[in-house]
Amino acid sequence: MTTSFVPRRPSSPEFALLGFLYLQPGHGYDLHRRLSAELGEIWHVSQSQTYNILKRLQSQGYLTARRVTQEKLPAMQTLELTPAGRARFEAWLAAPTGGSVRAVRLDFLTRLYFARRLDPSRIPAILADQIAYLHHTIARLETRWAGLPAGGEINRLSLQLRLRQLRSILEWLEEYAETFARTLQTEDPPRS
Amino acid sequence: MTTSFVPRRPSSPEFALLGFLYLQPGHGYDLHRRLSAELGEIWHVSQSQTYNILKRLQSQGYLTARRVTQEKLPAMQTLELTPAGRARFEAWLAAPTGGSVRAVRLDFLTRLYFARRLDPSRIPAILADQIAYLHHTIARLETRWAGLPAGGEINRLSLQLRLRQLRSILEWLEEYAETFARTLQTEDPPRS
DNA sequence: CGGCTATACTCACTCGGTGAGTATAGATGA
DNA sequence: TCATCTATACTCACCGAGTGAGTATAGCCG
Repeated sequence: MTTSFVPRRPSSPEFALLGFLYLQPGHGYDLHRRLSAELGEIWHVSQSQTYNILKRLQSQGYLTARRVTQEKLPAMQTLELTPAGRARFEAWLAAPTGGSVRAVRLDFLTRLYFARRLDPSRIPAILADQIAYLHHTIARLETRWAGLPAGGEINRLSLQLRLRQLRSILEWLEEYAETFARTLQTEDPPRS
Repeated sequence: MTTSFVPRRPSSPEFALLGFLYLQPGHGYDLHRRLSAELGEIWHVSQSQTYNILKRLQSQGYLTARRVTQEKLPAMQTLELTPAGRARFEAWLAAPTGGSVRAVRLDFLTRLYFARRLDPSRIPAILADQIAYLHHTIARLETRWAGLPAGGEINRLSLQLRLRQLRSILEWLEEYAETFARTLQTEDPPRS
């Protein structure tokens, strides 16, 4: 199960970009295209924002740039992960995602995407981790719910709504894990 | 029903702050306390961020500050809405919130809070608007789902998950609207 | 030959958000 | 009695998120 409850990290498309570079070096324009095509329903990132993130990752030492002049097309910077960058991505892929609705829809699905491409055998563990993490979050919120001061109806409503959303996402995950396990026996990855 | 589908605004605690000032003028420290106590489960805003927002609202002409020196306590800036500020808040309160999960949990609940305090008779209309908006969003996403290119499993999963979340929130809203309507007949606002 | 799209990237800006710092008064407690 | 903790009230410097417009060139299409 490997359920180590790690501190929550901020969710951002930066790991998706690291992941695409992990799969294959490329330049900014290209990465933006890959990100939009493959994970466009998850991350809505503008071109300039992609460049912003890449520049930051570079200044933090996770990737190196090499200027390449082309004959007919504008010059470009091909980007490549440094060892620190590879390590960062691998650590992210191995760690369970946070327990929020947002984290599941964004980070978790992104992890699923890269796990599929890199090492599908890890998927059951990733699913199990995520399910465990969600149970944990739900339990925490239930405790908080019980401790809410009387009055403050809106705070109660908010927590109630969040719990409901989390339970619904948990159901979905459990269904998905089941179909996935079933299709493993019959040899194919699951459909949609 | 008054269903005019207005462009989505960014969701931010700024309207909650405008709202508290609408109810009663106050200074930054006080507003931060009110916000945390009343809507703390919705907006997690640090003290300095509260001041940031207030400063911006001031520079945009939505509120005015007046320095007040106190005998024993530090000087403070009492803040008051300008007519533009009052108008901005009223427009926000009247407009339907966006159709995303996040928008409902944050903006919509905030609107509900202020509607309760200012004019509970508007609540049924607000609920109806929100429900209509959600139906609209769900229909839009279903169309998009149908048009997704083959392959790109993760994009399909993401949309599927989002739809599921929206349907769950819609159910909740409909339940809430119903209990609310029923308790209106028996004279009390609904509980939790 | 005039405009459109694709390639590849830059710049300037606003907004969101944090953490630490400043200054003072009164309460708490060993 | 002296230290330290909590409450009041705010400021500052910084980083990251995100946008919109701009730059420059090549090739295609009618």
